[in-house]
Amino acid sequence: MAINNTENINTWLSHLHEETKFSISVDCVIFGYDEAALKVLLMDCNMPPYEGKKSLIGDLLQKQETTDEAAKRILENRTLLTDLYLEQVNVYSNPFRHPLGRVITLAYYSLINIEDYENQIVDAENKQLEWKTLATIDDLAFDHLEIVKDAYARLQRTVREVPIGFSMLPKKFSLIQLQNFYETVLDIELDRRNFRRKLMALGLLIDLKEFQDNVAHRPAKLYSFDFEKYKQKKNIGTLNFEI
Amino acid sequence: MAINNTENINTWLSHLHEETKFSISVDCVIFGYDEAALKVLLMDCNMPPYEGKKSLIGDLLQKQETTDEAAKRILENRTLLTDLYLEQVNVYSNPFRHPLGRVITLAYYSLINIEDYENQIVDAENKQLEWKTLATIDDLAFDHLEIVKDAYARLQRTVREVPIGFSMLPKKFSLIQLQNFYETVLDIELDRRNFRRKLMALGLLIDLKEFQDNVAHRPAKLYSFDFEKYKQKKNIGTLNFEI
DNA sequence: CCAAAAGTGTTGCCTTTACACCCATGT
DNA sequence: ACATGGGTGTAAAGGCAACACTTTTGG
Repeated sequence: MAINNTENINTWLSHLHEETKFSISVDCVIFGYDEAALKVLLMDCNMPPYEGKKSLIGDLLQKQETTDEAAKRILENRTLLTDLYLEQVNVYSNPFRHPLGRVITLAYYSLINIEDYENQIVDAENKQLEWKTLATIDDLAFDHLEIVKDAYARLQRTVREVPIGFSMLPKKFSLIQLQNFYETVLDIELDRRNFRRKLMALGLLIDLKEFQDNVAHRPAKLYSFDFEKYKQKKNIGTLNFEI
Repeated sequence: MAINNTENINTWLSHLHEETKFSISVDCVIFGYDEAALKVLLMDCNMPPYEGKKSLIGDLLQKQETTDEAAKRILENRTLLTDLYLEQVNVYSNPFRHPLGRVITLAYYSLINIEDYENQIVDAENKQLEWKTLATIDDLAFDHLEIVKDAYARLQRTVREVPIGFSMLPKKFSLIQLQNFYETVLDIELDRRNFRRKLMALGLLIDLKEFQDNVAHRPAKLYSFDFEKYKQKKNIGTLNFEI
């Protein structure tokens, strides 16, 4: 057996062949959280053989854009929100994954605040889109169920190490809301006192000196996350954000 | 501003356009470890304007293969080794990243045992390939330096959580070799006694009752990693592999 | 017997866990 | 006054970090 030293994309190839060009799509797993559950924004698929199923929100990569730009474009078109958190998940390249022919997809996941979304979206024609509770998603068009599972696994890993969860929470939140959020996303139970101690010890929550209003119980203190301080600490290397 | 409900890859699109097809390459960051340093297998690039620089090992995605298959093919062609550890890193899609035109690349990283590689490769024509110590890599063709950095970051994260490091070590190793490996890859110092205690407590090392030979000091005990037991423990959920 | 690297235990500290009662508000 | 959920402290256990001397081999 010999080493293959024939033409190669990184060394000698003189031109690109049309036969080895592929359609590329970018699919976004858009996560939202609404006090009760972790949800994913899905749309109706009417492409045979997947009529009636839900699919992720995606589009073909266009000629002069990067995949990050494509993901941003898709998100902005569909949610009317900008500056969303965005992270690559994986490439899915089974040759038969798409009925129209070979379409290789790159999945991203994104986190949005459902409230912001609802505010933006209320007037727009948007019947196609629906928030579906992650736990109830068991069938999607294409290979999108696999993509959602992979994206969720990535989210679970990342949310413990990086304060991305705050993108899904209201700007002002109580510690109990925050705890519920982590319990839901990580699918674990947390001790209230221990959770509070840990979060306060991080020193990254701003005490807003505000309280809940019109609740039939002792109103909770509201906090916001100190992104500035987080950046500073991260740069100095003093930080261990770890839920 | 309205929601864009025009044709979409996941819902209504009727056919794929030639103008939005792209060449896709798969580039492999092949890591090896040889008792002294973490290295990457690189090849010479002679494509203008990168003549004289080193590049990753990659190739164009072919018509009927998945990206995983492409990565395997590339690795097997170049290293003559099969069953290598392989993990996706990221997609790089800057429209101007490749001088031949638009080539979108998907990077993988792979871990190989340099000894096995040397054994396979010794007779073959292989002047193009070279192991380069990671720490000395500061300039590569294309955007390959960025790719190597991203791959290394992924490796550092994964090697602490999953026992992938053993792919880079000899089948029989001493605890000190193992410690040196982690110190090198993670770029940290570890206490010898604490490291040993931790590893032994995992219960995943097989004591081979063998010793180093012909060393001018007390010979070290040799171990191998118990992959079977690891799988079992992982399936039962009893495991916390965490260096 | 010397050099060189392997091997081994103990202690203090910090982090994590477990756990139960009082507080503020609306009705 | 009661129902509801918010807020608080302490003790025990376990994990982690720091640290120095003895052992085995070849030369």
